[in-house]
Amino acid sequence: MASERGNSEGTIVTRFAPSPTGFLHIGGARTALFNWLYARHHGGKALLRVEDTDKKRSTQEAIDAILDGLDWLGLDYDEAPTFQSAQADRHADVAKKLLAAGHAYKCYATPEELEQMRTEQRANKQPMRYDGRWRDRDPSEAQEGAPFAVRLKTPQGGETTIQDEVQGSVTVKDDELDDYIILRADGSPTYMLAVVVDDHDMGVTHVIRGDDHLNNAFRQLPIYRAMDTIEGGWPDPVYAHIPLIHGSDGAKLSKRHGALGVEAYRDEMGVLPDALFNYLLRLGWGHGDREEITRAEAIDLFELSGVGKSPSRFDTKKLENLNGHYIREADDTMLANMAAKHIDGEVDIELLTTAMPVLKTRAKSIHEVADGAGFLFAKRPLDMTEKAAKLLDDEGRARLSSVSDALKSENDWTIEALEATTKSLAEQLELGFGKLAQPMRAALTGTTTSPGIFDVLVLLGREEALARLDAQAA
RNA sequence: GGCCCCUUCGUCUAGCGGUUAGGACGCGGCCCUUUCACGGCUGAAACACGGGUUCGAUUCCCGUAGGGGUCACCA
Repeated sequence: MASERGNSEGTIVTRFAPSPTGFLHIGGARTALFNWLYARHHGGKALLRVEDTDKKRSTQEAIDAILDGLDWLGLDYDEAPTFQSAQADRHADVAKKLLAAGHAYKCYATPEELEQMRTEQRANKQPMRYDGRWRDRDPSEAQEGAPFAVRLKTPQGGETTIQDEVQGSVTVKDDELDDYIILRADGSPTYMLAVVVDDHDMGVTHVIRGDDHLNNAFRQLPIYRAMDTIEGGWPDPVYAHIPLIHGSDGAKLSKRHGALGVEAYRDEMGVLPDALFNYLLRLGWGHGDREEITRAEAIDLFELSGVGKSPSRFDTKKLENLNGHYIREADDTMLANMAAKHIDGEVDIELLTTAMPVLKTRAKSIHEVADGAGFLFAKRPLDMTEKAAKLLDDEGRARLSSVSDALKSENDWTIEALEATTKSLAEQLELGFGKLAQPMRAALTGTTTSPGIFDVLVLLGREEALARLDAQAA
């Protein structure tokens, strides 16, 4: 009975299980994404469990940052998050069952003793593993009342093969694994026990996690199998170990190349959640030629078979490109509100929203949107960039006064009318249109790059535009 | 070091015995053009190496090299 995969309803259940020792970094975010997508694709349940067993290293700030990051990315969960620390009694209970059934035993070796064992193994170039010194020893040999840890009696002499959905068939010999601790001397459960018990209790059918856990699968499986023989109903989960993300130099991801919290992408890089979602999706997963993929499409297309086996490198440039794409697609009001936070001084949100269509096509981040909008709210006299100042030499300033004169008699302040007037002026002066446009741009924006010059004129409005022109005209 | 995993353009990837080895980012050129972008066209750029198996290997097998992961009373 015990070995049907899945829970009683046959639904697929995945979980993301971060340990709250820091922010939600990019690797964790992708693991969360894949778990979420798999559940959504199959109409299953996506769960969230906080692995806060290590009280010393877990912080409330980290928990908040992780929850926040997931929410920002748009990953929602079907039940309230659970906390591993709340299940300690249950974990200990399972350890006792294992002990009673002979699948685990008491180990009276002290930490010092074990440290010495490892030192010797290191010296003799032996693999560093618990040597099983209490595996077959009678507990009565221990000192009365001495502290003990509980170790799992792992199988020996054989080998275990898992059919990993990403890694394929992987086999490890039992002898490579030692009898590890499931319950510490203080009675607290270790991670290795807690994950298995929690995954079982939550009905998790698919364990999708970083491949740094691949070896752990072989250590955790014996608990499932032992419990299954004891009480039944503990089928092996399906495993999918996804490759890690590396930095741009191929080394382990560290701060510098991208091991930032997702909130850093949001706040410091001005990245849209849709862009990060799409980028993360394509990092390590592919579906033919597809690059730009919406959330709905992602749910529709996501399969574990599309996950590659090799580690991938984080590429900021590609993220930026994708971000530019999503900025262009984004709602103008939303973008205006986001960009406004990065603009100094008073911001006319309506004007900013109106300007957004011509602003967003030139930006790869929210910060660039804000930078590009700066001229709208700049106060006279405008600061000039070096290049802009160069355009405003005597010749440039003289042309500006011609432009100003011509525009002053223009009553129809629209792109079409302004363009017609300015272009005919250029013809009269026998100048290329650019000879007029660039000094205008400098005078109007203080820079050499901006939206189309007639857009700028209209956005600024007649009064302000003419004032800026005259301020530089000679 | 033991064990496990990985290896197609610089990067992300498609490929699942026979392809001019495709796409995307980035890079170069051209077009569009009032600047910068956007958009369009276009160019350079990859099967780590060595053995097999096969009529035929990027694809299957075995080595080598390189990279990564893991070996706690952390998670």
